Amino acid sequence: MIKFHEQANSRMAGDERRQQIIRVAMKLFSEHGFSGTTTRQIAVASGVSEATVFKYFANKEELYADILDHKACSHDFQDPLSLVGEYMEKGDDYQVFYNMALNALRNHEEDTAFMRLLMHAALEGHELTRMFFESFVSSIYERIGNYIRRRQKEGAFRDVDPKVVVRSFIGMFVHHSLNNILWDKEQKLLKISNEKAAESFATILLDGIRKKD
Amino acid sequence: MIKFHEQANSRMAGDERRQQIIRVAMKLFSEHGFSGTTTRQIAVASGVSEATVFKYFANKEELYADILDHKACSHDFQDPLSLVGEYMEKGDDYQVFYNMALNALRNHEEDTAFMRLLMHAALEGHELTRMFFESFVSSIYERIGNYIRRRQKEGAFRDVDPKVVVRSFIGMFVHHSLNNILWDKEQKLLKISNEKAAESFATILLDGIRKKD
DNA sequence: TCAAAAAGTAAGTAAGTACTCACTTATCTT
DNA sequence: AAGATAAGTGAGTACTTACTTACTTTTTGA
Repeated sequence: MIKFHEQANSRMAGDERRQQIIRVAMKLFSEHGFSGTTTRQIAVASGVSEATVFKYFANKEELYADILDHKACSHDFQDPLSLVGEYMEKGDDYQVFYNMALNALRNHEEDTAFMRLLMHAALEGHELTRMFFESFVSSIYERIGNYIRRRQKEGAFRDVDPKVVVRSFIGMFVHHSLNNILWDKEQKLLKISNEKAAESFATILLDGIRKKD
Repeated sequence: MIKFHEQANSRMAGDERRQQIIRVAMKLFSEHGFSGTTTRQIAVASGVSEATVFKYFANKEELYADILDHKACSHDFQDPLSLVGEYMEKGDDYQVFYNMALNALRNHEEDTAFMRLLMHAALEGHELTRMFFESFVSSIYERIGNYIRRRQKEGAFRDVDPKVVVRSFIGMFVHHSLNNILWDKEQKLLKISNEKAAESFATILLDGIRKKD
């Protein structure tokens, strides 16, 4: 096991220390899960005593919840549709789906710790799962679903349940990320750039739902 | 927390008891992970003392490994391509992909405990992940990959990297299962039968990779 | 400058933890 | 019926866990 010290052993302002403990704990929880991480490990890795950890957080559960809240509410994890609005207006299907996938893949790659945290939380049945889902995922289903519905009315896409289309597409890139993060870290099965992956996924999906002439 | 007793408190044959403990522990590990499950819980749920658990398994780690081995090597978890061979020979693309997805979706639904165990093992970095991947997943990539390559040569599919196609398709149904098991158990976002899901996924994928005339 | 507020901790506690040992009880064989 | 064998356990051990208390050290602001 690798010990992980952030420097700055000197006295810190309360807020700073709090944030530092959160950062450290986040890393440890994402690696070992809730019950797999001890308050002792968190203290040591933060360079303080356990007593100090409990000065800032009433108990382990609260620390965990604070991390999840902090993460779920922060804008670290970007809305994958933020860069896609203009393409949706124009009806540029490829750019919509390509950028959605690329954006997501990049986020996942950058923030694997959060991905792992989400998985741990889901397995442990933590409330964050619901929060994250309701505030984040369902909004994507809605907005992309609406886009697909519109394009169907315009005669561009054939008549499939938009929700199934969204699930199919999200499945492609989320599963790809999970492969890279969890199951096939060395990418033995498939090594491919995010750009190429996004391109392939978008192309397959679009050809899969477009009307033929 | 729900207590879970298998009946039969009476004395059992050694093999039987061993199997029973494995079953019980499997359920608990799949729910709470390795470090989230105590040997005490396993003993109580099995209706024996902790000492008995340790009579059958040298330590907790060995019990865990035995479960994983047992599961990974058993044929509980069916090869999703077993029912698909004849369709591959005939070149019936739809039946190949439809049955592959349907078979997988049914397995996942029946054996959510194993799915959860796999996720826990992956997050914990357990060796099972590699075993399962190398013996199970990579064989699917190979066989389906070969099928796609053949159909490309026959001029039926356009020229995409077969591995990317496999990843896209597996992504669709694995992600769908993970949604149902982990993130959206009440299926608020998308409630759909396995048959309908398999049909949609297969159709989208195939139209996505078929050559247009 | 100096007291009050804030940061930090050594040294605990009580309840768990994985795991062991010496022992009892049931079943099987002859 | 009786000894051998196998199933099972009560009561521990040594250690870890989350969390507390009473205390010290540093910083701050009037």
